[in-house]
Formats: sequence, C-alpha cells, structure tokens
Amino acid sequence: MATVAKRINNSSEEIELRRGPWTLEEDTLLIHYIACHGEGRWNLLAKCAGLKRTGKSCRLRWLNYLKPDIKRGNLTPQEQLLILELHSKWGNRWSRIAQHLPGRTDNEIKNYWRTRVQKQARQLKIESDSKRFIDAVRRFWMPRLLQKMEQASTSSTAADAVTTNTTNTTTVNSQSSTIPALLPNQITVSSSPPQSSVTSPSISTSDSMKIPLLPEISEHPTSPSQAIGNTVHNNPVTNDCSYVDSSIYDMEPLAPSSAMGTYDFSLFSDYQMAENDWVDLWNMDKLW
DNA sequence: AATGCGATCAACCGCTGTCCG
DNA sequence: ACGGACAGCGGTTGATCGCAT
Repeated sequence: MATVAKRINNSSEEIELRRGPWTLEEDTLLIHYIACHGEGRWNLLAKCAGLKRTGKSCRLRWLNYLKPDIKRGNLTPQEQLLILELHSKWGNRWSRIAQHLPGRTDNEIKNYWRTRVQKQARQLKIESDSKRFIDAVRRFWMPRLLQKMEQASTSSTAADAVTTNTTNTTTVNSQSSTIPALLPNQITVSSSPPQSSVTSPSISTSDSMKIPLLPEISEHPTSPSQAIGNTVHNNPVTNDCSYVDSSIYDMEPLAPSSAMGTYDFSLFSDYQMAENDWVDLWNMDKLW
C-alpha cells in the first residue's frame, strides 16, 4: 500500500502528514482517543492523538467508517426508496438525506447515487436530475422497490414487522427508514425516529409514509415509458395490454419536481428505446 | 492464466459557512 | 467590521475488486 506523505508548513514546524488508506494502528489510535476525549476539534484531536493526519482526514475516517453506529452492507429497499424520495425533494443534499437514514453516511449515499442511480439515468439517456428521470423513478423504480420490500417482508421470518390489514393498506415497520412525505398514499410505512437528533422541518418523524398498495405484479408497469405514459399501452414483451392508473402513484405536491399534475407526459414521446430495452435497463435485480 | 474494463467505495480536495478574537 | 481557524459539505479521484474475454 502506498501511503503518500505530504509535508505542510505549519508556522514554525514542518509536519509530515500521511495520506491514503488508514492503517489498523491509526484506526485504533483514533478510536481510542475519541473514546477517551470525544469528537470535535479535529485538528487538535489529530495532533493530540499522535496521528499524522489532517483533522479533516480524521473526521472523515471517524464519521464514515469508525463510528460505532455505522451500518455496513447493502442499502435495504426501504433505504433506497427513502434516498430516491428525499433526493427528489432535496437534490444533492447528501448530509441532509443521511440524517434520515440512521447509520448511513452522506458519503455512502452519495456513492450509491452516483454509481447506481446516475448509471441508471445514463442508460436511460435521461439527466438524473431531470423531471423525466424523477418521474420515471417514482412511477417505475419505487413501485418495484416497494414490491421488493413486500416480498422481503413476507418471506422474512420477522413477519410481524409487516402487517397487512383488510383495508388494503400495508404497514411496514422499518427501523432504518424515516418518513418520505412525497410517497403515495396507501401503504403506511411507519418508522422509528432517526437516531440523529436533527429533525427536518419538512419531514416529520411522527408522520407515516403513505404508499399505494401495489397492483398485482402483472399490472406493474414493465418499463418507465409505460409507467410514465400513464395510458393504455401494449407491451410487446409481455404482449399484453396493461393500464396503469397514475392516480395510485400520486404524490403529495411538496417538491417542485413532484408537481406532476402540471407535467407534460408527452415529453417522453421522444424516447427512442425499445420496450425490451427498458425492461432490461430497469431490471431491479441488477440494481441489488 | 492473463488482461482489460467497469463498478464500487474510501479518501482527498476545494469551497462555503460559522465562530471567535 | 474584519480576518483567521475550523468544521462541514459536495464533487472528484484513485485503488481495489470482480467479472468478462
């Protein structure tokens, strides 16, 4: 491993700073120091802990990797859904979004967005911050995530986390997800408040996440264009004629980007891709 | 088995905001 | 009011890994 040394001239003394990947020894030093003295004053901390790193580097290492409550592993469908929803509302406000995903860091969310979501947008030849993409996400990706969530919850041994009642609503208890206020309104996803004490004025932790009960799988849009089109549509892949009622995916009009009521769906008419391309590109299994 | 390539993610960089003297 | 130090944020880079050829 090549650790690059960087000399900085700190007034009277010249300090050699380490860069690159952290060693186990450095991690141990940092963890031990923070356990004894707490976070904050990162430059001072770096010096006092005997770390030849910048305060910035120490802070980043701690917040993104060493902090005890960091959650490792793949993002759950709930978390992905929340990211999609919050990003559509706030844009690239990664730290703000991260505040609503306990245990996840802004860096992780940012990486997820850039590697998965933006890749998807590139493949669809849509700008990832465009109305078109946001709408495609809402109308196609989100329902599929919800479907995944449902599948996961029904196959899970922790079946008590999900209860489906007779009024066609499903309650999903999620520790990790908070409350996307933009979500549609039939499935209720209740959640515990985020561990962070920071609360958003626009997302109440006591609210419920309203999501429409998904149509039967055969009624799912099989492509973004189909979902977006919101019309009776012949699918050359399944060779069936499916209708997707946009009303079941209606969002509460909070973000400007969610103002689909005024959205011109004819914008999608310039999509030049074949339906089976759409299906392939939006294969959720590939996104997992 | 070797190589190329894309995906992923940890870490760095630069900018901005805030605090304090 | 001003300037410096510091923290935090978002964008970018580069190392590594895994898969395809």
